[in-house]
Amino acid sequence: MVTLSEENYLKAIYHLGKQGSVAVSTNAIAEKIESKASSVTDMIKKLAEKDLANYVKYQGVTLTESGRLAAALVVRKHRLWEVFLVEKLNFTWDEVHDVAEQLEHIKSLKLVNELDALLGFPTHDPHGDPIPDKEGNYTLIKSVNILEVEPGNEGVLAQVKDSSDVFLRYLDKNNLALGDKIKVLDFEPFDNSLTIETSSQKMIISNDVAKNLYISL
Amino acid sequence: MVTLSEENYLKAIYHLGKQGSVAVSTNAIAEKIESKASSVTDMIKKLAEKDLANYVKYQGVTLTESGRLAAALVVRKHRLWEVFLVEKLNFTWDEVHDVAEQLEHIKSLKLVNELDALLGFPTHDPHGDPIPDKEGNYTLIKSVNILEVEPGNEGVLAQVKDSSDVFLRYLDKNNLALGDKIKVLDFEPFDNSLTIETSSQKMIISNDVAKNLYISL
DNA sequence: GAATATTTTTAGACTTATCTAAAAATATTT
DNA sequence: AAATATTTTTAGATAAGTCTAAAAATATTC
Ligand SMILES: [Mn+2]
Ligand SMILES: [Mn+2]
Ligand SMILES: [Mn+2]
Ligand SMILES: [Mn+2]
Repeated sequence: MVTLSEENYLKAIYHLGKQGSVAVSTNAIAEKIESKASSVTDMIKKLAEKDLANYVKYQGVTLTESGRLAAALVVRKHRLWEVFLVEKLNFTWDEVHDVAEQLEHIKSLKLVNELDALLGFPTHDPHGDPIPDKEGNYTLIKSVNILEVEPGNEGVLAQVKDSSDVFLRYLDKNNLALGDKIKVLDFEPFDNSLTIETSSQKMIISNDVAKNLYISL
Repeated sequence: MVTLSEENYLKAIYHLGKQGSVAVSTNAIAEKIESKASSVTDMIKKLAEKDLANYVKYQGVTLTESGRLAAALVVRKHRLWEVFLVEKLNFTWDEVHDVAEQLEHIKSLKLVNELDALLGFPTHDPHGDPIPDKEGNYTLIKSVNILEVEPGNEGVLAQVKDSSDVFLRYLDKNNLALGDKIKVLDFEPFDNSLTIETSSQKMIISNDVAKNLYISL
């Protein structure tokens, strides 16, 4: 049995070290999970004890195969619930994350898989993040950060990296949504901002905003 | 903030003392919740501290108005989730209870009320139990235990009191479902069993089974 | 109504998950 | 390579929720 708290740590390691394959530092986990390094050390030991993590003192932590699968299942549930909330319960994309944080810990394989079917086996959540399948696999859609796009080129907004409600409401306010066609017009070296053009407008976005926008070409 | 554990105690008191208005004993709660009397005493004190329960040492416990509302909300969520699992996710009525035990603790008023709407504002769960509204109110359908029906009379199976999977699968196996028309033919004093007749069959049910069947006339 | 049985509460211990402060190990700078 | 800074671990404390065993209160029986 994996506790709620253990699931949160597994998820953090999974997200910080590309599916848990790259060693993640104690401090990085503490920051992600908003706890203290000492708490992280304790929990990592417990995960290692349960064969969910590989841990060498002072060397950081990776996930074992069963840890990776457990983490992927949590992520799968999180993202499926987010789709459910938007598609079936009229939530907006900035309202779903906190509720999904709770729902991702519900234990019932039948529930997850029936939910998946009800939603028509979606491949991405409302923020453009991929939904792992039962085996924890997903196919990456090739998307690049908008800052790496040469001025003059265009693509489709495929993913937003920050899922906080403030950021998502900023996008709503400025009529930017997943699927929108975006053309990069100009990069401004002074403040690293970007001028972009959508079908409805031309606008300047700050570097902080641009860092979180990923487009597929 | 009401914790998961507090919610479970509130629900137990609510169920044991008709919506928490009748004083419930420490031992009764302990048995319902499968814990020990000493644990119950501790928790009751905490509920009283938070003004969710009225507690007088050695005199049992009732719910305050806010306690009653909190308990009713948990019951509302439990039963709405059960309807969801059956209606939308192909669960059978014997599979829903344990998952609903988890889902009932998810905190989001929007979620509950949107779920209610998605399901078409159901009034009863898959076991015939009434679903409280936002204010914690529900209208009782008049149903009586089948043992109190005079032989010769008939009614419709409206509610089953035991929601355990073993009991529900017994009913499935014997083709008894909510909504079925049942006629009481004979009461057998030797073992307090009952002979009943449905549209498809005549059968004898034990007293243990009969105690859990409620019909509306 | 006194003796006995049952229920309830208290006292103290344990587990999980967290924290602060100090010690130990590793990394960085000079 | 020493000195210094940073990161990580350990040690000990705390809070929530639970338990066992003993004490206190209430209920039942004779
Ligand atoms: Mn999310
Ligand atoms: Mn979580
Ligand atoms: Mn139930
Ligand atoms: Mn519960």
